[in-house]
Amino acid sequence: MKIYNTLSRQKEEFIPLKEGKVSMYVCGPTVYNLIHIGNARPMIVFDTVRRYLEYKGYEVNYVSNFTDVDDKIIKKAQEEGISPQEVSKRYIEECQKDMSALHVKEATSHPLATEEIGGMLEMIETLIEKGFAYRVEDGTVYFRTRKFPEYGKLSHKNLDDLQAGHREIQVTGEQKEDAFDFVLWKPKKEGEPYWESPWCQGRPGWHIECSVMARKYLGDTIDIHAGGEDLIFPHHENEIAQSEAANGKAFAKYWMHNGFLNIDNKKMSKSLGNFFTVREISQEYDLQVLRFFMLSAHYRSPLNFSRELMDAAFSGLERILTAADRIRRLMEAATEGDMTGEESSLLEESRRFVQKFEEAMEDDFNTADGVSAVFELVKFFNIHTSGECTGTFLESCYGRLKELCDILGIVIDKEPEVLDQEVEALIEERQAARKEKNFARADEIRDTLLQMGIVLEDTREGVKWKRA
RNA sequence: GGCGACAUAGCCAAGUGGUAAGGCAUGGGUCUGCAACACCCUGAUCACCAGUUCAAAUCUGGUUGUCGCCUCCA
Repeated sequence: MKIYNTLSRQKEEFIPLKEGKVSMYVCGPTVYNLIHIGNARPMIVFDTVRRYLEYKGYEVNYVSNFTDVDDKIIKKAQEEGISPQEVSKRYIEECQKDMSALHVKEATSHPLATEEIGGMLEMIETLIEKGFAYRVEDGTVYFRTRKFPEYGKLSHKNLDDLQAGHREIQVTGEQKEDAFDFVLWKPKKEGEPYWESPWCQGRPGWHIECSVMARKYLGDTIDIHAGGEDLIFPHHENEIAQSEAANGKAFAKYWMHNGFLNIDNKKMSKSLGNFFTVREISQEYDLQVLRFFMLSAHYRSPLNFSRELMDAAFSGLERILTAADRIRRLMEAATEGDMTGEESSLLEESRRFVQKFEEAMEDDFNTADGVSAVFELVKFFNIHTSGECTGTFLESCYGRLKELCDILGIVIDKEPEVLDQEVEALIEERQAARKEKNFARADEIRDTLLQMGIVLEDTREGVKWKRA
């Protein structure tokens, strides 16, 4: 299995630190609002990575945090006249609802920054002792960036270039020793939440939380650290500096970063007014469509979002779900007994699509190719399954399709739904009308049902219905 | 200014040396009372120029264009 490592800028063979186990840390959202569809991309992408690793038999320890102390949260709290904790609690709950609708598996641990302050104080203390950090007069503690010689190894920048190139970078932090030093701990302002520390009453800087949580839940060195590509610099660069300076060990073996989600080929931002929350999208589409849409491109490519593309994704997903539904119905009416020789060779033949799927995923999680393998499998089953097939064969087909869809986080099972008696009666009446070739009445009933949100389809195997 | 990515059919998107997967949409057909589903058929020489090679979308150089990071940000 190959993974593109941002650190080396190339695909590397994946070798876990401990055989059969994978430790993975994915930077989670700051919970000051509903998550937007850009937030959803890393969640979906890395959840899929996790699912594939689990499919391959790895035991995955998946940690993803919630940043629940931050300027934006404090601002929101002040606007609403409530406490920051109320803000973060509310949006963590809302975020979890969205994630669940996106079929993102729950993390093994999803720590909160505010519950890890002790660990942060400890790490900052260590950094100060080792000379990697210093306190200035107002109580702020900074990381001494130039003391860490490898600074820039992830983002492939060097400090002198940065300094020469960027004109505004030096504006902040008058008390810093160097423009690139970043905050580990900062003093509270009036009315802000704070914690006691040896340096001042205050709160942690943004970067330190991830270093601390990753170490606590996964150890000094982890297999995979992931997040959006915008986090490469400075966030992940700073994490590396903190963790490696404090622990004296490599922080993460593989760094994975997803590309951005754009709207009309432009970065999504509030100022451009092209900003969508996941919740908004959920009012128009099953969020599984959003997931499927995102997996139709490679995770490192930028991905454009639009209504047209969502509609296309919807149609494509329908094709898969329709095929699954069909096999399920065939299963209900199928004959008992062992599968025939012909069936078992068909099943054998279908393995090549599973193989194509796996090869795609092994190559840096090429879900776009993986999805195409699923489509090919769907076509194969559409052609080769019928009412003549044995139940054993159909079940195997269904299982094969389900297994691949599960890796993508696409749910093809449908909970059996019972129609109310009125609808049931109408369907029967329509069937009777059709038998008598009273098609006017049959169509009338179909229209009536459509208005009730029930779509009918007459298939070779009988009448099928689904919710509109 | 520094660093980086990308450019494949109407749209989305794989493919990194051997003559272009898959999906959506379009058009034609089979099936069907009709519709829907499904199936069959239908389309690109890969931004442009030059080069390397028996052979390039795939390597090299250049041109043009788009985008991202360098500032809170998935």
